[in-house]
Amino acid sequence: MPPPPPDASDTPNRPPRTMSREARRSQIVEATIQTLAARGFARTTLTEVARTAGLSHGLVLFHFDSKEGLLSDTLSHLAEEYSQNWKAALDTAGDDPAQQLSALIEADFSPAICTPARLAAWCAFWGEAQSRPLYQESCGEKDAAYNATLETICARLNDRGGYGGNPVRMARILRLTIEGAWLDLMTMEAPYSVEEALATARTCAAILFPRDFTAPA
Amino acid sequence: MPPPPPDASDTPNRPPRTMSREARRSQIVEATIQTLAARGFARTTLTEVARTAGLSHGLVLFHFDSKEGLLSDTLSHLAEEYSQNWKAALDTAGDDPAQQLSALIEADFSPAICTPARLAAWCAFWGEAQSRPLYQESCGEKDAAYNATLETICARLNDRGGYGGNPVRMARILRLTIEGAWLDLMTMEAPYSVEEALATARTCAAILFPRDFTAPA
Amino acid sequence: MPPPPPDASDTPNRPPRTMSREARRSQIVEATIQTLAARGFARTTLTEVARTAGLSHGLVLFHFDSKEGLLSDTLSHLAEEYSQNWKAALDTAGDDPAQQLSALIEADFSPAICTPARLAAWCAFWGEAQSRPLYQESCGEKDAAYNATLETICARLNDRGGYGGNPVRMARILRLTIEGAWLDLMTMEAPYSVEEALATARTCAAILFPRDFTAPA
Amino acid sequence: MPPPPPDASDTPNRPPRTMSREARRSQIVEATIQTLAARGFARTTLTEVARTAGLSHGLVLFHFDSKEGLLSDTLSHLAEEYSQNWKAALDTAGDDPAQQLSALIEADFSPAICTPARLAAWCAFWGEAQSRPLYQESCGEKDAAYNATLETICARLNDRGGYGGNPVRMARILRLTIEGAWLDLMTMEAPYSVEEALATARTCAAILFPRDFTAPA
DNA sequence: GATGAATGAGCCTTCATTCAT
DNA sequence: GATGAATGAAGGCTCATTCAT
Repeated sequence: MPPPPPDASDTPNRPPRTMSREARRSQIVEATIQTLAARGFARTTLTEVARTAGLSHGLVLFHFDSKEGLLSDTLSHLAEEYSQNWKAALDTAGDDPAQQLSALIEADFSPAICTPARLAAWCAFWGEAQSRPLYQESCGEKDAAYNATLETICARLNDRGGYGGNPVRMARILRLTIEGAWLDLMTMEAPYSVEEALATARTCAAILFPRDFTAPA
Repeated sequence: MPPPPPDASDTPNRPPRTMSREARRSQIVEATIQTLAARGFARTTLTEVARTAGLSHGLVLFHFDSKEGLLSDTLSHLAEEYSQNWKAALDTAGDDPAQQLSALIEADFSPAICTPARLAAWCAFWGEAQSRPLYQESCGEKDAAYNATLETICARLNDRGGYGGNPVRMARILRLTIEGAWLDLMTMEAPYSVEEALATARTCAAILFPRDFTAPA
Repeated sequence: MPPPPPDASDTPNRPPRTMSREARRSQIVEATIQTLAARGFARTTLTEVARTAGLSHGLVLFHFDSKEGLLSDTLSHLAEEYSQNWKAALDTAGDDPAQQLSALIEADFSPAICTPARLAAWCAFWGEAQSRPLYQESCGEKDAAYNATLETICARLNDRGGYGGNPVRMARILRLTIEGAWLDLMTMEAPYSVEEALATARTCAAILFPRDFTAPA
Repeated sequence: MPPPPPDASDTPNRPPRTMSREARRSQIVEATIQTLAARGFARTTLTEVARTAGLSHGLVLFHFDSKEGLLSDTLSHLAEEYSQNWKAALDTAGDDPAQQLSALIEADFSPAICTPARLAAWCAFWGEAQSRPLYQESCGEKDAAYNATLETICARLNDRGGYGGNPVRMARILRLTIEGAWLDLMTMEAPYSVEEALATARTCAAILFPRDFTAPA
């Protein structure tokens, strides 16, 4: 299930007995995400991570020194992945703020990011007070950059479209709708589809900026 | 730690040695909320709950047969409290859907509900919701009732105000904005105030139903 | 299931709220026997004894001071009951050693003594090393008296019948066959009946003293 | 308590830090037998087993997944040891039923089997047999095989020697005398010697089959 | 007498971490 | 690099015992 590590140039089917340092770490981080998703934060153990990765118990700590280090690196990995995803989407959107916002929304629900396992892993980190300083360390800066980008886009749309709202609150409502839809997908008993989540986010954009967006059917 | 001598006149600000069953249970549930808030789900232990309540850990298990039972009852308590709060607000709002929505929003940020400890406790449960049936058991039904109420209000506002949106998505955007603001208050490094959270929710209402609500300054 | 306490002169159906000291103690001892039988020594708890007796937790310790005291008294009760049973049987047997032996054997399998619950309780005490000093205290003397009686009977039968065996070993074989049959009834997966156990003991007597006893069919 | 420095030349009479899986398991099972003997079933704790083995309690559960598993394996070990002992004795006895019976009796009191610790451990398991399926699972089949062997021998002796008894009861009397003697060695205040126990069993054989056995002095 | 709340010692078990191989 | 035995701290839970009512 986990994708092959980025720089693995070995047998594609089975992890070789010795892998490059980075490849092993990626493999273990991926196993950690799977485990967080399957068992939650509280019941994620190193033994389970190792079993999921198909590795021995001791090897995980050989690469990550401590459980806290592993979780921290896993969170950083998720944050980096998320960050690269929306930045890449932004790059392809050109200079038009409407197209930029559209690209951002779509990126947040893209199949690379909006995986059940990744959603669940994010949820696990959010819920755990213990991980809050850890979260700020790994994600604070990146979250701030995302917010700033979103607020800039909203401000530019306001300027251009003559909307009168507070761009900070407009950006916040957009972000909360997107994040909240993620949470819904995790916590509801019979959650709606990713497509419906995306449609909800687009509806939110259409309500905020009616001259630039249209609510989907 | 030994109990005071039998003829000691009880200091009033110290819990008596024996309390009624329900009073003790409430006390312990409250201590559980505090502990969840302070240490998160994963590091919430019976010993810590007992210490917070100023009781022996044995007594916690005397009143709640297991840790799982304690957490389940705590979540039910939170859910019940939340439910009663918005229903009471709704009752005082009369039949006008705009006033009803206003009351619902206000209720969700009222001082009785929107406590740091309670927010954090909810967060802790959300984070584990994926891997444990606990959350759905205690909250699934109540969450559905809240959603249904919100959707009905949105539909009535649509009918009355001539708004064209999908009431399900409008209700969802409102709910996610409210819930998300709660999450922000927990996870941000320097979160905005509860007043700003409330203003954001009201802004959301104003954007959805501009003829019935005005965005706060 | 437990027989009414010996000196209870109250309502026969339900134990009254206050009973005489001895009646309460008997009731609790009987509940202890039932519990030992149902759950074994290791899992016999005061709570379970109290529940079996239909009494509150604390009352058991009010009457017996400690768990050890309760178990000790229970064992003494069993020993006394056993002792009185075979002595009474012996009294009715007259002076003939063959009839005495016959009476002893029959007494050990009589319905008053050879109850499933009582067998299981004896087994529980035998198996528990912890209870060995306790066992000696309660039963050592009585066991010795039983042995002495049995040896005397065997010696008299030898004298009278011209058997050549060692009376100590003959008595021992008889006793072990009886005791062992009890153990069989407890530990075998599909044990034989009490009648077969009795027949086995009589067969043993017939082999030891062929001129005085005949093996049953 | 910290392990000796890495370059310390290992004292030979101290168990090495790492042993083969099977060797460790055997060591722990042996410690369990000692502990059962010393403290009985109810007070046998993993901590005590570990202390007896000179190991950490965590290691016991590393090799046996639970206390129940440890006890079950210990009982199986005892049963297997016992079974192999009498079967080996039987193999060396040739085809003569008298010599076979003699070998069986002797085997049951051989120094390898009739150890104080082993007797006490058996006792502990018997005492709990009632309330746990543990015993039947581990020993039911092996006990049945022993019984069948003994009954066959008795039947062959009857055929050959013209004895008229019921071979099932004769085998039972023999077995109960042997087992009962074991119990005596455990429960009596001043028990007789193993030699006297063996003599008693032989006396029993001599009484059952007087033409093939002679009672010892 | 009787009840049941309350305590705390001690149990089994989990699990992060260390370390010899 | 990699494995897995070994350790020990800490957690949930049971239960004998105490004690206020």
